[in-house]
Amino acid sequence: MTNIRTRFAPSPTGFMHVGGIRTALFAWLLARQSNGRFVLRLEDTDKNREVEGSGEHIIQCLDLLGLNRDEGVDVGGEYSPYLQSERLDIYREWAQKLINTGRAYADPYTTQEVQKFREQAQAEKRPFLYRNHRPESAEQVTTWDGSTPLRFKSEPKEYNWHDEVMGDLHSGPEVIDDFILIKSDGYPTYNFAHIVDDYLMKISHVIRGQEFLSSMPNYLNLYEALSIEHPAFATMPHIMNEQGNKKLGKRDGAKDLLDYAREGFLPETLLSFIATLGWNDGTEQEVFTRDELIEKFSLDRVQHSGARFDEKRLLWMNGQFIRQLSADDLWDRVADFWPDTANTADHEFKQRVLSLAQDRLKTLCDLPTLTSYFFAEPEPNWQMISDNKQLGKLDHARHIELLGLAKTVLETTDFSADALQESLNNLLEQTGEKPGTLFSLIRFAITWAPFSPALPETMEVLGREHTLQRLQKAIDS
RNA sequence: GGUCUCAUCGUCUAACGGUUAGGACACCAGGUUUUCAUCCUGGCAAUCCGGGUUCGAUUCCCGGUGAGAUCACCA
Repeated sequence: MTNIRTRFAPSPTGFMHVGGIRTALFAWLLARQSNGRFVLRLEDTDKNREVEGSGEHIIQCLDLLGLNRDEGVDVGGEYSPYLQSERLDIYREWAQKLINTGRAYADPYTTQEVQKFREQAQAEKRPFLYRNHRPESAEQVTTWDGSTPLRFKSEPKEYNWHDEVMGDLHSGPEVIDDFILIKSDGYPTYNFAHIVDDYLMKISHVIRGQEFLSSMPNYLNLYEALSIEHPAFATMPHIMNEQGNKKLGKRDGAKDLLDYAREGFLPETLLSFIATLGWNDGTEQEVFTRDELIEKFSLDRVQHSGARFDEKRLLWMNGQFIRQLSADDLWDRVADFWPDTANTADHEFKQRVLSLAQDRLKTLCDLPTLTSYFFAEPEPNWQMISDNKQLGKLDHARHIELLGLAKTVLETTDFSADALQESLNNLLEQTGEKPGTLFSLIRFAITWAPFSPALPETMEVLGREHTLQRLQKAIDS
């Protein structure tokens, strides 16, 4: 296929979550892998639900993942404007075409009257179809003064169509209805505006969520009425909530994508995770870089069924990416995640601490709890030692004795990891204690943390002065 | 209720009629002379049910069941 043009067309009605961004990602991948164009259009036709700042928020989310636009509200382009509220004249013009051909008419009912029809249908357990109440005035070409909604005059029929993800689809005429094209406030509905815009903007592939599947026959009917070709369609399965019983939505714990970044997830993690939620390349590869995704993505390998969002897997994947980072890269990424107590710490010292923490980070947010004792004096807590299985068997006097011996040995040891290891091994023989006992004791005495990196490395980074001070403090306490 | 879509380990998924149904997350056990983590090894665990078609069905067809979506002057 030539001239691939995809678009992401969100409405600025709140924050972005993984469901929305996945649609954007797949559209972007399709454009990038075929040297096509990726367009950002903002569908701000519902002025009641519009949330201030969400347009900027959407752009921030796209930027976070590196989904750059070739055209769109923020970068302009050949088919400007890309903000629907600035295209009202265009929708009017296209609506007039439908009026002229007798395929649109003014809705004479009040909201209350339509609501009554709807309730009646509901009570009879029948689907609501406006066209069952289509007014007589709709039978001829009419005029419309814009004060009432403008409705599409549908011609219900059967449709067979192809979906790039779902395959061949079919529907009967019973779902096609006279939907609203332009609301009484003058703004078009999504159902109308997106069809006009996709056509004018020469969009080749429309990628969207499964919730639009049931509207497809209406759209096909409208394409026919407008005598325009439709683009290729690709329907994405839903992302389900954690319980797996509902489409992921803002009300069911769907999180702002930017929150994941704030919580210390790397953009490349989010990219790989979101892409593999409902897509895989058919091999056993589990983690993908951005370039690999561009190379390998294909719509025909997108899953048909909904997938749950599994945060455990996200954590695992983040760890994978963190461990692959170079020391310098990691250093840049954690800039905002250090504990406050590290503010005044030496640059090189922090780098050494960071290299010890790298294997242990699941998210960047773990940094403070993992490293706090390097930057602030920990308070001795002998409870930790008495609770320890091995150490609890020894009495306090022995604890103090062992720490004293350790301090004596370490005073004459060179503070490199290797030398420290050797001294500690010697101490092991000298005292006759097991490593699990002696090393744990010393580890507690200098970190007072439930876990830490290996003892020699920890002491090396902490340095002679601090290590010995902490041993003395432990003995005195 | 109508319509549409979907259905493999707890979770994400592989297997374009023939495999001991594979991998990953999670979990459990062991190893890397302390802990936590990393890393390595091993273990547990699945084709929704019933019919067909076929020499042979996870795979194709039909019917159930279950789940989701939709039936707005929202997108």
